[in-house]
Amino acid sequence: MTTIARLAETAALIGDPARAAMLYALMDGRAFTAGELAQAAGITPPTASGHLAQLVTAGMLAVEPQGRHRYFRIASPEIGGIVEGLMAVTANRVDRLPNPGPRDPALRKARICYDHLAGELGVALFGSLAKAGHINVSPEGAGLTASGTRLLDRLGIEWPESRRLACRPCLDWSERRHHLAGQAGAAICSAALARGWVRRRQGTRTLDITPAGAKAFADSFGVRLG
Amino acid sequence: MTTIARLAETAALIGDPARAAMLYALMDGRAFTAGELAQAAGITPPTASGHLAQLVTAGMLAVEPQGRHRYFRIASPEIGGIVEGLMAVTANRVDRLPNPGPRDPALRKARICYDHLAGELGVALFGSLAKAGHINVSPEGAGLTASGTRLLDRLGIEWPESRRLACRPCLDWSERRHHLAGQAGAAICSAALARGWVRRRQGTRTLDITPAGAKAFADSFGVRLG
DNA sequence: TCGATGTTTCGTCCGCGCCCGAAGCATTCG
DNA sequence: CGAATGCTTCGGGCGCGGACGAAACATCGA
Repeated sequence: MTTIARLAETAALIGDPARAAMLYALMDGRAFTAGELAQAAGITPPTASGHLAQLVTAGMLAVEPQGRHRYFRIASPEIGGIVEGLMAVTANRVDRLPNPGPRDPALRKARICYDHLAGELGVALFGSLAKAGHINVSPEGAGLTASGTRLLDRLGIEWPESRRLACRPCLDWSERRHHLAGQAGAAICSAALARGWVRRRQGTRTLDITPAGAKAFADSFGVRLG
Repeated sequence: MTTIARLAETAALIGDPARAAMLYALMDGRAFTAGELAQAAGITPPTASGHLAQLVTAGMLAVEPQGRHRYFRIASPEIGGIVEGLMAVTANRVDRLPNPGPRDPALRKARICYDHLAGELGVALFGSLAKAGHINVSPEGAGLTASGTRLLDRLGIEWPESRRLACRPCLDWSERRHHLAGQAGAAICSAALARGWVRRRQGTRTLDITPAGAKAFADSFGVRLG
């Protein structure tokens, strides 16, 4: 198969409304059952099953059977990045809406992007870390600097030992600037959730920053949101 | 229109084989006429015309009438990045082919990605510049460091004065690592072409590195290719 | 002004693929 | 073991959209 045909195939896979809805639902990194995804896409289970099989075959989704359920999740951060990138490009089109990205202000403020923080919070966090020299984005996959490692150690935030791609820039859908992805980004995100710095709104990607979280982000990372 | 519908619409636009072929043909940043693109996609001019109209309406292509021809080009580097990213994700799928990306070794070695250098050459260039401290990828759009500016000045390579996004990382399709995009990347690319460091193969994205180019890249940028 | 060339519009056809309902497996629980 | 739940496979219907040819429109050259 030629490169072009494969390119088209991949794009077409995302290009179906039902499949796009499922991918969108999975963009917060959680896993959902086939039935839940069918409901999210507004289609019947048989139809959803077919779509999901296609996405799994293409390597875009990973599946994890659990009892009589099958849990689907986005297969890799790269896939998540592509979907986020497509949304950014889409939002950029000025067909009708004046301002790009999601209209929900809370969603713009803070949300989960696959497995890390996005929105104003994510972008500000990335900026603060870089400005303070805690991360050092080099071409072949960024990494924490020594001071960044110390900072996370001091905060008791741990992440897998693999040095590669500890940080990864990810184009933010609404802000159209980069935010912090990669393993460090995921670690900070899960820590923020575990410690009650942010709270996930029931069944959405939206995050609410708690008062404790605002203080923690300001004190520990120097992040200050309007 | 909902976010999901727009996401699907954008992806579906790339997801048609004929349109994907046209976008692929335009990925080297040059502009082509409607007829040329029709031929590239293997369809008749009327059909191509319809596809091109869709892409222009969606803001993915820009059109420039010139006499009785209409020249089409990719509307923005972001669009090019998405297409390149989709190819990277596509190549990542291990459905049949063992190694990702293009099979043509010359295409892997050096090629044009929208308006900048890609392939082994592009990745190596990015790495050398970063290692030498000539570029400093910070979150909100990378930039040349002072030494990077001096380097380009010394080489007589000029680029538009806009500081923002002078450099931009772009995921390399075949290497799966970043290469140098943005205005500095474009400037270096055009200088490399103008000075005969690389030569474009007739009608393709493939670049051949000339002996003079190999020397120039090694001496000026510290780039050394196997 | 008139033909040649490039592009678009129109009308039509046709096939791919999405969708659903019904039935068939698989798994869990009473 | 049988009933309930979740998912998948199968078969058939249907609509969207891509394909082309013919013709209209635009631009250039003679």
